[in-house]
Amino acid sequence: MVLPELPEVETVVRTLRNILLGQKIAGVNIFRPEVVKEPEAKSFSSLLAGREITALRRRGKFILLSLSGDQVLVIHLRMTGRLVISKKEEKHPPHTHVIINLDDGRELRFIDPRRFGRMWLLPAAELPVFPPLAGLGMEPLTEEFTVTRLQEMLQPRRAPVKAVLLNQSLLAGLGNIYADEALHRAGIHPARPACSLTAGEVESLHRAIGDVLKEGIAHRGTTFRDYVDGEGKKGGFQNFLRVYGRAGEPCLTCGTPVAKMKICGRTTSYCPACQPYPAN
DNA sequence: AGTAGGACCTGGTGGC
DNA sequence: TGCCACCAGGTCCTAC
Repeated sequence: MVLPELPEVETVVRTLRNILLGQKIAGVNIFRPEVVKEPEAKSFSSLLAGREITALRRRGKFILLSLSGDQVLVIHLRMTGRLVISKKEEKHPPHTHVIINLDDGRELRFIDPRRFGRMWLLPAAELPVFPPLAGLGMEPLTEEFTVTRLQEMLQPRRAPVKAVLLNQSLLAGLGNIYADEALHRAGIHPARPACSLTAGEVESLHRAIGDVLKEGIAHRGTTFRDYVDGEGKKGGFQNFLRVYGRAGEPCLTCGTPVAKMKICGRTTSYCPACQPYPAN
């Protein structure tokens, strides 16, 4: 499985872009209507039919498919959602909730065991005020994400720095894995109040966030167990994780056993030696 | 306003 | 072996 954060969603978008650009939607089958948030399932299907896919992009952890006729299909994979291209004649795997039939005989299948994932279809003109997207914060891999902007984000908040990093309305795309990895690389204890970071630490954290995300993308994301992307390939970044999922194992930097704690309800892995909590 | 915690969900895991 | 409680976590919602 995969926990789709920015690098995983980016990988899915890049993979699907080659296949989907220029394709026409022949029809839609919805097996689990609750997956389609809006409009209601029947309108969703009829509005999609006949449209051409003209662009694919990512915003935070959202996938956006631009369609002819100025419509946009927005998809969020949440925890266990997957988008897979298959031939029509291939049997549907379990938990296939929506199928978008393409005019080349293939299908774009939305598969999601836990059924947290969602999709929306809306006019492109409404995108700027569409709440889930309009509320998103900075894109960490664009030039708007500067050390200064990170500093401005952290400085007024007493919440744990990790909680701030996970807040999508401030920074869009980090999830539990990459937040833990970035904090470890920056040598910052995840429970530190965001406002307590020194200028040097903010700079390290800024660099670490960029590095882990770029490396994640370079390795096609992080894969646990049997996840594959739209082309049936696995990600490889799980082999480079330094703390996430490694509680009790030695820190790869110093050998100290990786520790585990809960922060804002999330399991958090960190190295007590590399990421000390400074006494004050 | 900012923060905390529960709800949503199911597959995998570990304990007995 | 079989059963079951528990855990995983992104986002929304409610409560303080």
